[in-house]
Amino acid sequence: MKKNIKKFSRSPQCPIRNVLDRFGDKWSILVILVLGENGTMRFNEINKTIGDVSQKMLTVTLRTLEADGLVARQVFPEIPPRVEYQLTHLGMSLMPHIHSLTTWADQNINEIKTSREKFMV
Amino acid sequence: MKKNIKKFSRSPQCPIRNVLDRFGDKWSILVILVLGENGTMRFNEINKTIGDVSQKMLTVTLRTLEADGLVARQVFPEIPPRVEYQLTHLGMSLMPHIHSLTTWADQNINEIKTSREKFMV
DNA sequence: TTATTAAGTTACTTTTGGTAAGTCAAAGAT
DNA sequence: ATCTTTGACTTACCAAAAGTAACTTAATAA
Repeated sequence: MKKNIKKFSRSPQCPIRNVLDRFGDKWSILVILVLGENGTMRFNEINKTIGDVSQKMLTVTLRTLEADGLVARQVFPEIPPRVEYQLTHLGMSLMPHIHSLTTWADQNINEIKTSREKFMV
Repeated sequence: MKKNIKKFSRSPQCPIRNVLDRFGDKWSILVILVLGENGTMRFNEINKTIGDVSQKMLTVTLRTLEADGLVARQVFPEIPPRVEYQLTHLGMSLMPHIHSLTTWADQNINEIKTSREKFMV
């Protein structure tokens, strides 16, 4: 009796890989979370809120999220420049699921930390 | 009137960053998903199921998940060796939340793809 | 005239991940 | 009796992703 294994190979046909590959970077989920919690924000505001993201990677991450239709970018023709970011409808629809992840994180971080310490020995 | 911005700086005190930082690598979420869907699996079985993960990174990812207490590793003293992996109770408790993400992915991949194409122009 | 400001970009360095070959010990093939 | 195969890794080396710090731009303030 052979196991019927569900595959998750990278391919244009696998929606899960399509999305996980995109979020499997260092900053995407966090940027969505920050915009979801705080609403409309300017570039430097996001930067300070996260604290340890580089300007370069914040730019790249926001552009990618914009391309995916998760984040809207509005440029005001002023000097010094002003650029505002916010979640689109699609981006907001992702929030509950990210929230569900962070709630789990809150509840289970202690068990994870304990496990990490034990493992080190 | 000043906005009251929720911060998500990296620090031992922020459980969300603690967990997101760990999953912000290329393979962790996918490996959990694969084990969650298929139950107990051997190393090469996981490797084939994903398809494009390198042996090296699968080893590293599994060790990290083991250290976090999300995955259990059982070695059978045979030759050639046999090593079985499965989610722990903690790992399984994460599954519904990952599932919630992948369901969203399934439902919204078309809108994302459309958006990506438009952005390229 | 010079400094400041916000949102970037660029050149360069470091970290993370991929590739391909090597290891180990027993069982099966030649 | 030696040679190959097997599964789960390591290791040395190479490529890709992310970090760092300096530079850009144009209006306003000092």
